[in-house]
Amino acid sequence: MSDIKNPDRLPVRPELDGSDKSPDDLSDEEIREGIELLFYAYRDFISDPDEMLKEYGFGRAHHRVVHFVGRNPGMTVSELLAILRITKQSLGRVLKQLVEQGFILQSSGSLDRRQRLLSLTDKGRELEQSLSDLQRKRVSDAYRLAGPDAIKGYRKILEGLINTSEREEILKTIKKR
Amino acid sequence: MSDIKNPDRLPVRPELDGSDKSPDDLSDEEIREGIELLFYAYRDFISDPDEMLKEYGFGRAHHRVVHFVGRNPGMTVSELLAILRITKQSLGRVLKQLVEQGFILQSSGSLDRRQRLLSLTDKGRELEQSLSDLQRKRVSDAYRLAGPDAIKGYRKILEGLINTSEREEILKTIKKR
DNA sequence: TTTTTATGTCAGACATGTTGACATATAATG
DNA sequence: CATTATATGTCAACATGTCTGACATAAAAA
Repeated sequence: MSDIKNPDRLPVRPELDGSDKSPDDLSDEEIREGIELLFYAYRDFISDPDEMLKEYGFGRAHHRVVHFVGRNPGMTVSELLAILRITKQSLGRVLKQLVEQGFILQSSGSLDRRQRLLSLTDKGRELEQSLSDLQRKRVSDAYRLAGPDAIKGYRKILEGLINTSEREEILKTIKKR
Repeated sequence: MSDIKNPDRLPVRPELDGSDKSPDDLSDEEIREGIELLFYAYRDFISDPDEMLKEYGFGRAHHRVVHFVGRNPGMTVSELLAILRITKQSLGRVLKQLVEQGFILQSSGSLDRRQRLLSLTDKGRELEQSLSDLQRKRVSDAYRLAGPDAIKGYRKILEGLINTSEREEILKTIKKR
């Protein structure tokens, strides 16, 4: 145990490390607040479906799979791997469970029969719906509260946070209409 | 690997489940795009410090601890637990390492001597800085690209995503100036 | 004095991620 | 056709970060 007399108190003062620029420039403080906001928002956002998942014996990985397959019916395993950024072994485990328990359907590609095209069964669609219920409500409420202009800004910034190298491709994948 | 050939597959047709409402109402599609955007943005956002952490033998948990202690010097273990939403056993492991290796300092509270007030050492501050370097650059670039109005919208929506019960308190914690 | 609180610790379990190796079917290429 | 590359699956071992449950200590609060 390092034992040193308590240095500072709770509320804290900022570290002035010389990042404060002219009034309309971006301050380090402003950036850091944006970072923390993202942390808290995401923390609460993903907390919604967790309890429901437990009832199925599933985890967040299952939720992600069900979500993206639901959004992109007919997608290949490779595509899903690229989105999730995990190894095929990791995906394999959850995918196997979801297929065996009848939430996801695999079918051979017609052009390339090595591929396994993924889609939700009716049961899978139900699961996806109920898992995303609270999340959709949360986002919907935040959207309504903040108004259309805020929504635009929110989207713009989030888009800007995505790796530039993949941004365009991802945006194409996101937008369905 | 991220670029697969079959061009007929990727874009994918949406399921028209009759959720499109009047023009200025929030469509289910709009909500779902907001959800995916959050996923991708967060995914890339947290990917930044990962490599650097490996060099220290640390993980994301360490980063979160160093971040929040850096932002809130003198905070108690309880406060940190509430923010991270993990158990004291989970926190215990990473905190122990960070203290033993001289990144974080613990000191007894002066009012309540049961408390262990947490703060960064110089070494810890350095670590925090270099870990958040890329993240701050990422947010900074996105902010600059999108402009001041978008920043306002971004913040408004993220604030709205935080649990209402804790929103006010969290916002107080975030804002240091 | 007794109870509650803040913190720490041990032990065991589970979910999810990793590497590495290898297998199979199919497509693509020389 | 023979060879090579690709898409996928699987086995095994291991790391990390989470959890629950039990128990301990010191100090504050009642």
